[in-house]
Amino acid sequence: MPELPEVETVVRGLQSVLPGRRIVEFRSGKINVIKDLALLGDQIPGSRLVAVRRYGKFLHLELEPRASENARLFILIHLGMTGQLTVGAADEPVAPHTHIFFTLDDGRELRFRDPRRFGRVQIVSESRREELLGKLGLDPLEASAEQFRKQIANRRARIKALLMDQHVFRGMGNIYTDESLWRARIHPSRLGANLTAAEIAKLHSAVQHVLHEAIRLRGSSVSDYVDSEGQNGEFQLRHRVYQREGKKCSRCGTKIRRIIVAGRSSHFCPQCQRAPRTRKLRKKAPRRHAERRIKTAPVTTKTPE
DNA sequence: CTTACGGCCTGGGTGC
DNA sequence: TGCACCCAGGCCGTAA
Repeated sequence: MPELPEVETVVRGLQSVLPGRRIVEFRSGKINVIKDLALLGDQIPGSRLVAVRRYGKFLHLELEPRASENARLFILIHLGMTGQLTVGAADEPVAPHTHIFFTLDDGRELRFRDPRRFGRVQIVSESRREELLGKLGLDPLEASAEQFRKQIANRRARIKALLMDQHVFRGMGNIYTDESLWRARIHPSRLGANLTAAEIAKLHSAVQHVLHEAIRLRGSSVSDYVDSEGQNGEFQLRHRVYQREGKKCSRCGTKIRRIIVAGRSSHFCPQCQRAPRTRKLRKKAPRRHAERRIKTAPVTTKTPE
């Protein structure tokens, strides 16, 4: 599924093609997946695309402001789990579940396809864009070690949940969270507040290493992910834990396990990533101490002589 | 602040 | 070969 490295790969592909192109036609398939289409949709044809950017898992296409108005418009796209955004010749056969077509002035077509329809395409004003993206957390690739640490220390949530929470870090999903935790040797159930400074530092570099490596290999093609040219990524071949339940850990040979943490399926090595201690340890009857104190006090009779 | 859960979707896997 | 069924998974809203 598309996470930060996949979206980054798509964005880079589109950056070499879209800027400067004009959208001459814009139409949707049988199912309209665009929110608020009536509001802004008629402003799309004739507009020129000026920039393609990534923000967390969101892609946005910036449109050149019209001469008549100064409002800047953006096409905001989230690929969900199975979304694809590709550019090809306009006369190419249309794959099933293709929902949106942007015909470009060079004869090509930008298409949005999404079998499961968890993805979203929105045409938004600049203020609406701020509203939607402003809530998102740090970009894990841009965060310094200290910024990263601050997002985790003192948090009572599980590290798995923190890494995947888009309001904490933008862009991490299930694959890269599991892969990063494995690399840093941290169990997904550990609480943020219980990680040592050294562990958080290690996690910071693990996250960045894994994301950079995944971008270098053009993402993980699991589910339906393809890049802007319809090509598969390669990083799924390097997964150490994700979807490798029962296979051997490449570091120690122990069988990879899968459990549910914070409602998400989580893959880890039980040997390399030690489970946190349960708080069973301090469940002993608390009265003991009091009793002991009472008993011990009078017993201390010193035998004189 | 944190977790749990339902809903949105469809294809792929399982079992018969 | 087919069919019923289950479920993952990002994200949001709501409830606990």
